[in-house]
Amino acid sequence: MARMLDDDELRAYIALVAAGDLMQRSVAAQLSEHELSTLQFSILATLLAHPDGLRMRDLAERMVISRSGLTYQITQLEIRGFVVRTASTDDDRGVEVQLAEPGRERVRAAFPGHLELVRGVFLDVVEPGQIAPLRATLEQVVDKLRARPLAKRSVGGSD
Amino acid sequence: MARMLDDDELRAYIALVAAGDLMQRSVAAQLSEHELSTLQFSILATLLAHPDGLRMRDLAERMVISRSGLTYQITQLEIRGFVVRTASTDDDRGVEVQLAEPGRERVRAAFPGHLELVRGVFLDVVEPGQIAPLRATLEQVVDKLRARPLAKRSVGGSD
DNA sequence: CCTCAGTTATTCCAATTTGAACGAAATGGA
DNA sequence: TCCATTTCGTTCAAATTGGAATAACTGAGG
Repeated sequence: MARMLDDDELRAYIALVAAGDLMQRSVAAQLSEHELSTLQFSILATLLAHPDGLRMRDLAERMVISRSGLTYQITQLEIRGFVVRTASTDDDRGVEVQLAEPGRERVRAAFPGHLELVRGVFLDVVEPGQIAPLRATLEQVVDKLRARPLAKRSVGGSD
Repeated sequence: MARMLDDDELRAYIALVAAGDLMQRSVAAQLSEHELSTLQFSILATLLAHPDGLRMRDLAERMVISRSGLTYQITQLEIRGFVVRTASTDDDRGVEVQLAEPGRERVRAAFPGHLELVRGVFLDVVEPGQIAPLRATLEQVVDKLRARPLAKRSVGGSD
């Protein structure tokens, strides 16, 4: 089990992790000009697409972060007036989060530069014809990773 | 400036970030079985390839983390007996880090599972013939990102 | 030898993030 | 209805991370 990786394989793996990491950092640097972290930008952008608001639970799931982590971020965003918390109408435990006007303005202000960066470092680098196959490949990897219970090995665990 | 992204482009970008992030998390989960973070694993693996040890400064640069962050991690690893700090011979300010035997054993124990995971979620998912072009594309993106001064835009800065 | 700028590693502090624990509320079965 | 189980959002403690400040050291010139 676990044959050694050949050079292409190893480099492909390293490049994938590095590309994701560097992309993340570049985006973070760009968004910092608007005083937003990548997570905050994702939250605001998601809320922008959901004018009716989202439950904390659903938002945490979409962002793939813990609920406590979301509580922290929403608190920060609320302090800055970017979002508003509202009690759920049907479920008294629930909390709905909505984008407030300042938050809408902020995310709109950040979007153009964000797109420009993504285009400059990624889309314009890849041959136009390569985008679709690349996307397909990456999505396969994502699906595969999502299917995994995060590398938990209940079977045959040689723990 | 900043035309809108079409569907393939947007999905490719999202998939890249998601793939990198999920890969990172999966690797983290797998390595946690050996009580190592991905950063710690990278540090130990790097030291494994440098039997003579490395300067703190050089190691921080390779890991692409701050020096204070490296100080913290090396302290943790030293407490656990995985690495050893030694004063530089030529520069009294310098500190060399070397892999200790327990660290060597630990990283060796973690490697097979690591390779297996990478193979399972990434390399075996991608068509064999797609590996090389994928690697090439990703490396182009990495190069492009590395060349950037982290998205600093001195021009037009309305700060 | 002394001074001054530059470098190195560390310490300190603020910001994030997660998991566990918690209180409140919903849900299902007897 | 009553009680056990789940779910929801928050609070708390612990770990990690980067940036600023700091102490020690190097090298070049006086």
